[in-house]
Amino acid sequence: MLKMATWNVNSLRVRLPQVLEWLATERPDVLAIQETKLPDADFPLADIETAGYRAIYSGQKTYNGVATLMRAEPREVERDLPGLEDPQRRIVGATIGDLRVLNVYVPNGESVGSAKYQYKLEWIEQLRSYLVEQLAIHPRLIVLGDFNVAPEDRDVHDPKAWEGQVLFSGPERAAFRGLLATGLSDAFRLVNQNAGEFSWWDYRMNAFRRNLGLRIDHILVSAETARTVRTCRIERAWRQRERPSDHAPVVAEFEQ
DNA sequence: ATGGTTGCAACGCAA
Repeated sequence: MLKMATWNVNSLRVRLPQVLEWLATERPDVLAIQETKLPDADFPLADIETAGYRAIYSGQKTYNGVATLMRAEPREVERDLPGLEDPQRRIVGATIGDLRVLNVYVPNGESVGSAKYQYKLEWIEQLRSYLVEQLAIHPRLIVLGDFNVAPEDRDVHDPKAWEGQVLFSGPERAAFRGLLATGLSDAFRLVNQNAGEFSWWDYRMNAFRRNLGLRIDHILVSAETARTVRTCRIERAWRQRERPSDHAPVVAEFEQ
């Protein structure tokens, strides 16, 4: 079984001990991390390598930043979204074995109608055209990360209250469906049809304790890869820990 | 009810 995961860690500096413990416990083949919030010069490569992993990363000071940790040697590494001049570090891609793996941190969007919301929609559209190109080259494609979009009512604790709000607005959900329309499937929904399974809970208002969450972290797989998905789960327990990220890891297992 | 919490970095900004 090949095991791949995504986790928005909200500062790799703060969460490094949890990431190392998580790697030791789960032993995944690939872990995609978002919101590292540190420049490449400060990336804790030695700790990652001691844990038995290689790493590729694209970071910046204070905000954003992505890293992919893996056992195998990465090839054809890319750190930019083609066609978008963007100082924000939000994507890192690599070929790992016979899989093409894209790790993404989609913009949050702040609020509907804001400049950041517009940037979010443009970023997703740019990602969509890139996926069309990538799928033509790599039939075994996996796109995983923090998409900052809850696709459906069952991915939101209170869809009526969230209707029209950022992370769940119509245009964001339509943009997300556009990503799927390139030929990708949501790995979680291939194996789990439950409502009320979330990957992110706000730090405020005791949202986790009350399970006021959204499912916004996803593992999208091409048709050829979808056939091999065996499990996909959200590891809520890591959101319950002392000093947690506001996101839980999402893990998928594939038959080799 | 426009709140509240966390991380970064220095105080407001982003999420």
